[in-house]
Amino acid sequence: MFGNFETYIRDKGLVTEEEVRLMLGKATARKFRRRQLLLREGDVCQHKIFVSKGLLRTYRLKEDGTETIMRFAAENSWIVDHQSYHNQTPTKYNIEAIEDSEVILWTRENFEGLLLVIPTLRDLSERLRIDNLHASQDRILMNISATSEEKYQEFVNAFPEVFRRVPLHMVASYLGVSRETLSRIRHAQQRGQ
Amino acid sequence: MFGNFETYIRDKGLVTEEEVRLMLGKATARKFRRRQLLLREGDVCQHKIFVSKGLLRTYRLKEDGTETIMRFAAENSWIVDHQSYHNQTPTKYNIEAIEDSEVILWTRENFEGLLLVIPTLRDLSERLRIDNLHASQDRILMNISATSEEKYQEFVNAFPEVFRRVPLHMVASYLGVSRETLSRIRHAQQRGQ
DNA sequence: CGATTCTTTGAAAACAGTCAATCTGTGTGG
DNA sequence: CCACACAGATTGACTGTTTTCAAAGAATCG
Repeated sequence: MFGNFETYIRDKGLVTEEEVRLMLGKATARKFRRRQLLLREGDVCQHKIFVSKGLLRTYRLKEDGTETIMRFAAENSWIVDHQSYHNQTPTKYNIEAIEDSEVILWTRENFEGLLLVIPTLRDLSERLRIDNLHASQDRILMNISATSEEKYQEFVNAFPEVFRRVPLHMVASYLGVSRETLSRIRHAQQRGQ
Repeated sequence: MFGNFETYIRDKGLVTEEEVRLMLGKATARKFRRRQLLLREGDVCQHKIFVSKGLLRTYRLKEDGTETIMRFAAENSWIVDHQSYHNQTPTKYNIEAIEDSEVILWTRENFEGLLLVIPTLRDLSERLRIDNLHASQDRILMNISATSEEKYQEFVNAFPEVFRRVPLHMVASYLGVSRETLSRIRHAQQRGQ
């Protein structure tokens, strides 16, 4: 269960074996089935989550019942509602397994503790946050300045792997376009236009 | 020139007087006139900028000559192209003064140096980045799930001050809507609909 | 296999963008 | 003080894109 995470952390962070053991000592491994929720709207996000296998999504349910997908997270990535996690406020999102998945989680106290004793983990966290910020900026730019075709193409290029594994209507929801429109766009693209 | 910054940093960071002096020792104050550029597309973002007076914007010029505004920054906020600043790569944005403005800037080396010797400054930076990330997430959610009316209303509520000081067509550009459409939306709103 | 989920298609309606013209307010120079 | 230029905002007519609704077809899961 912890194997993927060990590979990941040895690769990304310059952590010692001792530090890896420390991290694993505070970690919990869990499995989730397709459709199962890891976080439910209204709850407080209590854990930092590492996806070691499978695919998750963060989405928001609007009043009218439609879903808006904020994020996909495949293996070797982290997923957390930063807003709820940092401020310990109720989340407005749901986190759900798209595929049967395996994750490793740390409670906030445990993770904060680790950050204090493992400086390179703090550095890694900071780096991830910066990457996340950059990606968010790019996504905003895309959202406000690109056509639907461009958004679609950009998504396929940026996340080919996720694209393969996710139903088209979820891509539509992530891009902020109706599923019918995305279906038509894809149709047009296929016949080279 | 440094007065606003001193008030700001005493308020936000738990820094000592000695540390404030340290920061100011590495800082440069500059004035910019309306329309003047602080950063030009293709340059590398060399400075961390604090706005002590006035109003700036970060925007991108598309191939077809139209502008897309990524961000406004009024007094007591920071502005920097994170992507260019962190990776020292050419920026795709321009930063321009919307009003005559006064800023304080630090070169990257100087600022990084300060982060190392003033732990609370590092904490503040981290906090600002987190806030920025939260705001970006909210903006993405807005972009992909709200109607144009809602986006407009949300902007007015979130940034009433900036809204007052900025021409409407810039708000349109920030929201990703044509200026004509925004003009019509505003018209409809005024007569309570 | 049957049920569910996902995708596609068509037609109509709502929405947003473009283009061109006009209107408004501000500031400058004569 | 006036005329003019300029930036910004608005409006109308038109075009193009996207959504919505409804239905049907394809794929997948248990």
